[in-house]
Amino acid sequence: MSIALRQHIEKITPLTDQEFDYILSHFTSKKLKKHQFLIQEGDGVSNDYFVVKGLLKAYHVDSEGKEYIMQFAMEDWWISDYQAYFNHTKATLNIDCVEDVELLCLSLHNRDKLCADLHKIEHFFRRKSNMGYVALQRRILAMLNSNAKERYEQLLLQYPALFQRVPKTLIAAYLGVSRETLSRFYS
Amino acid sequence: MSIALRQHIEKITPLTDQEFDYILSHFTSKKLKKHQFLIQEGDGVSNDYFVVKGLLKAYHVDSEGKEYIMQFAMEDWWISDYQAYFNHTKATLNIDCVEDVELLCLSLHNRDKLCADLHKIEHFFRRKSNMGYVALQRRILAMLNSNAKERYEQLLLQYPALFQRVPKTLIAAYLGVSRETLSRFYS
DNA sequence: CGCGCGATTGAGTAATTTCAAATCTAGTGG
DNA sequence: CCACTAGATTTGAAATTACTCAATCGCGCG
Repeated sequence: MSIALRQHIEKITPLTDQEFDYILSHFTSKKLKKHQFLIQEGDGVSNDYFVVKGLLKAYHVDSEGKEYIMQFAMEDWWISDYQAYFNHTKATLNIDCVEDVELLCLSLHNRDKLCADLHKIEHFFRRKSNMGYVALQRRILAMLNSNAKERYEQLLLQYPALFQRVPKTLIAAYLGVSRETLSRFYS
Repeated sequence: MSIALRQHIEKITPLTDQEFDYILSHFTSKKLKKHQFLIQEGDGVSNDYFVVKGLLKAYHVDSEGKEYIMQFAMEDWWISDYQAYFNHTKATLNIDCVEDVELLCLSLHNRDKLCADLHKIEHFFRRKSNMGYVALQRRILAMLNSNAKERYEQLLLQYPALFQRVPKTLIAAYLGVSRETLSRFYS
């Protein structure tokens, strides 16, 4: 199962067997069933999570109980409440499982240790973070200058697999429209 | 002027004089007047820019000529078209000067060289990128679950200085509402 | 078969945009 | 110091868009 992690890292930087073993020793693993929570609002967040298998959503619920989805994560994605994780504060997001999941968990302490010990890994995380930053900028731009229908179509193009795995209600909560409005778009 | 950069980096990691001199030698400097372009859509983007003095905006203009502001940058902020910068593609954003500016410019090549040579600097950029990622997530969440009035008030709280320096039209273009709607909010 | 979840549809309401016009303000030159 | 102008802001009214609430439909699964 951890071969997925190795392949993932090696998309950015090659690793020796020893290096990968050393890296992997800093992770723990975790399995959860559909509908179980990984993180709930108010929790401390000690880990970043690499998704080996399954699908999760990170979301905020407002005072009226409406859900707003910050991110989905499926195989080869990372997910956490990064604000809480990096700043040692309480979670403002909930993360739960849309499907059964298998995760590899990396504590902030182990992440920093790995980065200090292995320049390659600090490089890897820097690049990942840069890529993530660019992706979020694209999402912001889409929210600013495209209406929900166009954003729906962009998302469909970019992550067709997602639409096979999550109900449209969640897509709507990700795009920031009501499910009724979304439903009217593709008719 | 470059003392600003040193102080900026040392918020994350301390530097010796030699280290800082070495770092600084990888930057070039640039001055621009109000209304001048730093980057125009379609340009290649060879640099990331650290703002020593002044204020800029990065924005996209759509087919109808409407502006959507991706980010502002004032003293101690970085600005570029990161998608183009990191991926060696053409700019999709325009960046121009809201005030006269002084910049320190870092090419991707020099950034990578610095990161390879000085673990501290790779650490610095990793941390900066993480912080930037979290900030963008917060902005996305605000766009999803707050209306424009609330976002206006959050922005006012977070960056009061910005409101002294940019017209409300630009604030509106950042928040994603028309200037008329924004105007009606604080009355 | 019937339950439950997700998706759809309709109608009324609320929020925002658009277009147009009026007003305000800071900077410029006389 | 004043008049003028360009840019910025405000206001009004109509049109558009999206939301909410309610009801209905469709389908897979026990």
